[in-house]
Formats: sequence, structure tokens, C-alpha cells
Amino acid sequence: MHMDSRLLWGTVEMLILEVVAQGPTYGYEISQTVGERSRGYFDLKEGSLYPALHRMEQQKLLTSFWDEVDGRRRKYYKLSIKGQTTLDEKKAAWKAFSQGVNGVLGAQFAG
Amino acid sequence: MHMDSRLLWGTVEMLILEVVAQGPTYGYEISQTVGERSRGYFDLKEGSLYPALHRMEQQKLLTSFWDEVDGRRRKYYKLSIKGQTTLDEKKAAWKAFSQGVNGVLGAQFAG
DNA sequence: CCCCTTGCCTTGGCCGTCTAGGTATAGAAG
DNA sequence: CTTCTATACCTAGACGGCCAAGGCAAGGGG
Repeated sequence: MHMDSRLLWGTVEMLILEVVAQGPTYGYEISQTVGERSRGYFDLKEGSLYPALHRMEQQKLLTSFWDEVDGRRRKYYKLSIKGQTTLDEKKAAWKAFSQGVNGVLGAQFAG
Repeated sequence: MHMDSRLLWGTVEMLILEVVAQGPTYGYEISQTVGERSRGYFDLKEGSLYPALHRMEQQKLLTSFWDEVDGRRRKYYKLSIKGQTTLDEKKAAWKAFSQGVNGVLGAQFAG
């Protein structure tokens, strides 16, 4: 099949990339933002979040730098060019996937 | 989190249930139907399809009977009441999930 | 006879997610 | 002072659905 079969698992990465695309942010805040923007639907677990961040940094989709605010160390992430490209691809893949599902369901799930 | 975290993996089961809900059908045909209705996007692999069918039959979401057409043995599946309920739940979960994703993306992906 | 299509099945690996745990600081509550 | 919560990072190991790749069998066209 022409779809990325790992798309389903990869949704988390897309969500993280999307949030980071809005501007430099860090793990804890990403988790909060994803929760808020999905109206509480998503609750990114640390066991998914941090491994994903590390994975994506290794793949050079993200770059990172440490900062300290109010005595708290934060690891900030920034989107790379490659990360932006990947995000665009993942969004296109998500669109195709959801259209595929809705096609089978014969439904119109308009956001 | 309140969502079924296995929802992403479970999409395949929802698609199968939806097709079977249209009337008794068998594995090979389900695979074809899903492919057609998603405009070629999905191509259900046998390694996903048959285990899923067996799983769902064991969970009593589906009942089955063998039939022979043109010398070909086919294992037909029928949706049970429980299967219909599960399908409804999965569709609702899918709607919530896709709305959650689209909420984070800030997009309107109207099928 | 060979190959493609139809039609069913299973084994074993992959790998993202989650559970559950750890570390550490700041501030509020007791 | 101690305890609890929120903030903030991390990891090891289990889990389990998906897929690649294989097997079996029958029909029909070349």
C-alpha cells in the first residue's frame, strides 16, 4: 500500500511537530498544549513523549537547547527545516488517511 | 487518558466491522471492498485481516459460516448485536480522535 | 504445464505506546 | 520541618497490532 503503515502510531510525532512549529517549546509544555488544543482528548504520556522527542532530535527534525527559568531546567526544542518538511508530509498523510477512513465509513466527519 | 489508546491500531477492526455491517461477506471480499471504498488507499494485508477476523469472532463481534461458490470455500462473517454496538462505539471514538487531531492541527479536514 | 486469481491460514519480527519507576527543584499546606 | 503538589526531565520493560513472508488449495487462461 502506498500509505505509511506506521502513520497511526506516528500521529503523536505529528502532533508534537505541529506544536513545536508554533515556536520553541519544551516537553512538559508540549504535553499541556496538545491536551488543551484537543480539548482534553489527548494526554501525552511521558513514556511516549520523551522517546518521541529524542527520536526526532536524532533524526534531526528537531534541535534542542537547555534553558533555566525560575530554577527549573527545561530542554527547549526547535523545528528544523527537515522537521517542517516532515510535518508537512505527515499532515498530508493524515489527511489522506482520514479521508480513506471516512470513505470506508461513508461518513462526513467535518472537524 | 480517557481515550482508548489502542484506537489507532484498532482502525482496521472498525473498517472490517463497517464492511460486514453492510451484509454477510468474507475475508477476501472485505479486503477488496475496503480498498475500493477508500479509493485504493487501504490495502488490507492478510496478516492483519485474518487475525483481526479471528479476534473479533472470538470476541463474538462476528459470527461465521462456511459456504462454497464455484468450488471455492469462503468463510462468511455476519455482524452480531455486540458487533454493531462495538462498531458504533468505534465510530464515535474515531470521530473524537480525528477531531482531537484536527484540533491540534488547527485544521478543517472535511472528508 | 505454468501462472494468475481467488481464498484461507500462520509464524516471527518490528516498534511505538504505556506502565511504572526514578531524579530533582519550588512553593504551598500541614 | 515535613509532606504534598506541580513542574520538569528521563528510562526499562512489557504489550500487542501490523506486516512481510511463507504455506495450502482450486479454478481458468495462455
